Amino acid sequence: MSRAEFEPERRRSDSARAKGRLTFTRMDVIRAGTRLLDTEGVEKLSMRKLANTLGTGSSTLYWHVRDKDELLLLILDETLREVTVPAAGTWDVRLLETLVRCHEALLPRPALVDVLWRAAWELGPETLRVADALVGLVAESGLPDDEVGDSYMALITLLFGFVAGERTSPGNPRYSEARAEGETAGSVPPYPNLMRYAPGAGVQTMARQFRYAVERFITGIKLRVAEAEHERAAGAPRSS
Amino acid sequence: MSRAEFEPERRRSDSARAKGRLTFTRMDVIRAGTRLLDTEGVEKLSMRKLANTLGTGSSTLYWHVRDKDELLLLILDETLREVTVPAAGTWDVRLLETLVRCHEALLPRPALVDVLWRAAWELGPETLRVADALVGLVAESGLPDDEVGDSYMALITLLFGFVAGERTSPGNPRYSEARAEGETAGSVPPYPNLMRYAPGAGVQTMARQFRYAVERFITGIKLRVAEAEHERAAGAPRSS
DNA sequence: ACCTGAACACCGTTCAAGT
DNA sequence: ACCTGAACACCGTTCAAGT
Repeated sequence: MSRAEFEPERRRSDSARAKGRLTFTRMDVIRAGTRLLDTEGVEKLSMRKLANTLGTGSSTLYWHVRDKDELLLLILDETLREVTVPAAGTWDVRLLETLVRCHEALLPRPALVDVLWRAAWELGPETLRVADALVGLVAESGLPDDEVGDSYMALITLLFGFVAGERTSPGNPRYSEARAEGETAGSVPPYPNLMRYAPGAGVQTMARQFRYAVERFITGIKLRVAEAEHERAAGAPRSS
Repeated sequence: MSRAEFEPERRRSDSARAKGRLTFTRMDVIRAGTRLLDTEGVEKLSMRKLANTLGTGSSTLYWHVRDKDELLLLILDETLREVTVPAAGTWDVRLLETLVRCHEALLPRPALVDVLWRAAWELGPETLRVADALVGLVAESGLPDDEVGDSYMALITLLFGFVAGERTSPGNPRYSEARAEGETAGSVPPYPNLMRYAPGAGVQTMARQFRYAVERFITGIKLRVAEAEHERAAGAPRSS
């Protein structure tokens, strides 16, 4: 995998357009891809169908975009452009708020999570901007330096997971089925805990669950900070 | 999506085998699929290639298995069969240990996470057994009943995420690249926090990061339990 | 510089037909 | 009851050729 190209000006076809030729830009491809991703699902976003909505063959797209992965990465970067990081407030509320904004931005396009996971660190500037801000906010907690990366990883894992899992979560499909099954048949194991603690009557939105998860994790960080401070004061003295 | 069929006896071809015909069982298909998944990657596990290793055409597989999704679900269930839940100890260490065992079991086959996420609650008995145990352990924490499901979701999200992300994590590909980039070019934003808190010199294994994440979350749960108890004692309603 | 058509090498799934 | 071959309806990507 070589690097994706994120500079939008590099590939515009103004020159051709000026000459009167009908053509479209790299941004056109990105935008068309985004729209297709939003209206249909992931599985409907193929290079061929995308080319179709633009009125060309799929081979044309490969002039503007190296491959499908790069296209999705570009869509991801465009998606994260809208995420702003709050400037005021304590680190914990800013961190939570930023993550919630990321969650909101990504939720309509869960397919992007797969790319994100595959992409190691081949990310666009907007993605890196948000990532950098998140790492910074985690660092503000006062966590030992060598734990900042781990906590950041955990938080974005929660973020990605709660985006990717938007279909698994709500109380509808199987929780209730498992309960019914357990009550009726004696041959089937009952799974009492699943039955008992199934999501309550109210509608459980992913947003609520995500917020809850991040809140618990952040209090976990706070406790760890206090712990580490106590350790430093007692055991291994480090001059300040 | 109708239910997957998890009963192994239903589909064995002993009768045919008894008659001297050469044939294979549903379990053969599952095992061959597992082996193919382990030796090659996900992308190499196609129904056609799988059939090939068994010496047939792909259409044969559809007698034993409804579709590829069901096959992967069966492989998942087989994978989780090995996960045992420790019987002794406090809830927190048993919970952590169980999650670590799940992580170890799933790590060689990250592809299964995708199925898990798509499968809502159409899961096999082994998967449900482990899920039920995890929910039970979370409940033992003393968390308010209506928060058990949320905490469980958060924990399995961490589990899934740290399995799925096995490629993204280590310090190799881009962290260091981003640092180099930030140092050289003035035109490129530097991402100072990413550069500063990149995974340290030591090898960061997924296992370590996962353990760290779960530990922080569990202490978050403990703090929430104390909080909720205090609230109840004071007669106050729930906090946000 | 940008677009095109045809081709390559794949997929998952179905289905009539065989034994 | 179990297997087969052929076919359907797709994929992503490449590449020589056009303008």
